[in-house]
Amino acid sequence: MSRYYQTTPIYYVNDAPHLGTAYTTVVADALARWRRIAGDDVFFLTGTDEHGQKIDRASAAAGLSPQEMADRTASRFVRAWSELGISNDDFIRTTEPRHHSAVQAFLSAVNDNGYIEKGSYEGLYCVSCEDYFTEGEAVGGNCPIHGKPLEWMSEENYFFKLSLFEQKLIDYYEANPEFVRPLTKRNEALGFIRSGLRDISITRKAVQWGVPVPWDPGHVFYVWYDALINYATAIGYGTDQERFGQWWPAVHHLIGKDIIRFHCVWWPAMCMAAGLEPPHRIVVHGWLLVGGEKMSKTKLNQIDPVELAADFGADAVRYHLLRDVTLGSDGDFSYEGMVGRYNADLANNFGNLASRVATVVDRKCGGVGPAPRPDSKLAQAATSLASASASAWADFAPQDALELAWRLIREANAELEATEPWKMEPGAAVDGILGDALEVLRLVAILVSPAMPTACAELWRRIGMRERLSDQRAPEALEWGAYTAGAAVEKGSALFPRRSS
RNA sequence: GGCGGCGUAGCUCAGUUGGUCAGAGCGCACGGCUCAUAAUCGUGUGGUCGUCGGUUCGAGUCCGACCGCCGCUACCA
Repeated sequence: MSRYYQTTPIYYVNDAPHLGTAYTTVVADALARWRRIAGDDVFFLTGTDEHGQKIDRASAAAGLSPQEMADRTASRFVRAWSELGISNDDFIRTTEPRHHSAVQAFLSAVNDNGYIEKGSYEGLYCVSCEDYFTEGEAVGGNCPIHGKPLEWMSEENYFFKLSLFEQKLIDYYEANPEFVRPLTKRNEALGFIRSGLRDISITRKAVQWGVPVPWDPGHVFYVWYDALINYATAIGYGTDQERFGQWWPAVHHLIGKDIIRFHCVWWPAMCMAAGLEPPHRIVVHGWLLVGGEKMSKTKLNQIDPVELAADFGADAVRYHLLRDVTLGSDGDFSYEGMVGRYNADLANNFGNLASRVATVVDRKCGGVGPAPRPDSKLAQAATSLASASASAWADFAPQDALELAWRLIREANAELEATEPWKMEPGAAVDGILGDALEVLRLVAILVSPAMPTACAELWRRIGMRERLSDQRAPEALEWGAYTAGAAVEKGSALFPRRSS
């Protein structure tokens, strides 16, 4: 059994979850769910990033302590993921004691290895913002927020000697072509590394809301350095090295394209500096756009995933995100697209197939599911499509995995049209046809369950499967013929009621 | 400016190393069916594969130029 450790970024608690963060989390969840089916020992982590100046200020403005503010927002994430059926094994928060311990242990190791040195950070500083800006951000030498002149300031802090890892990173990338996916993002990260790496400051003195530097308590770690280490914390870094060793480096990070540098450059270098293997794989996804634009508070185009799930059902939202966004590319969300996909794929194809099969089984087979035929016309297509779908899941291509499952659904619908069992007298011929159709539903339920766990479990129950869907293991469970005949088939209400709008 | 990517049917997109590669789904049109959630099945519509050259027996598929769009070019998470 191999181990598979799936992570999402930890979400910053300055904002409630929106459809963009939900997209990331749903994709990670589906990937993790597939790996469980594939028989891997899976650990799936998500959580929240709670330190830093922004939280410090926002909480003060709201009349709360930073911790109160973090508690409040973190609970919204927990609830949202619950509503969306996210199967995370742990939820890490960077303000937890275990994380403070891990950060201090991790960076002490980096320090002991000689990769941290004291220096001074210099840059353009806005007194009103109490923050630094790059020259690119400055507008005519003025603060882009306040419009006031920026001052050249310097601050004593600690630097991570990132520059020493330039060649090591290049070597690692070249030795592991699949390290970052898709390829274009890998090239982007590698190009950045090749252009030359500078040391980076990793502590802040002006900010107090963070993890103190163990050897110099007047400083706290810069929030990004603290945040990345969550991936190590959750599997026992610094507290349970044996457990850590079981899961590291079998980690698969799913991230958005906006945080490539932190994950694809800083983080592997940090791991090397701490004496660890770099992460096994980083999968980069694009942005979920609305009307072609990025979701943002100011554009008022943010979509609440909890509301959307309340409207369409969590499974349908998950399906749409996984099916209509090519992992790695930007996707565009629209209400019309959501409805269109729902009706076409879920109500008309999938749900209706389940419905018509159940009805004919009821009329022609006394409501008892018959056995599929080993030599069914559908067997060959089912075997190859199921196999291809499984491969797509394993290859981080949910959109392909689902498309292939739907091809199987279409095959089954077409076969029913061709044979018209509803016109036949009860008997072996009808039994065979419907046994085949039920077998297709069984296979589809497995293949689609990472995307729609609740609906697939319900279908699984309705067709009379006795074992639990969650206990199915690919590839054995995807072999043709495992439908357990003789059980009552239940029609039930529509799995996905068709929508008019 | 530098590096990288993209531009294929109305829409969303597939198209390994050049030779059934001109495709899928949706949409639309026509026909069949009526078991099913007015669902389904079949047939068809539809593209000079961004433009112009080049290499080749043969190019969405390689090379060059050009047009249009986009990403990255570091310490905001």
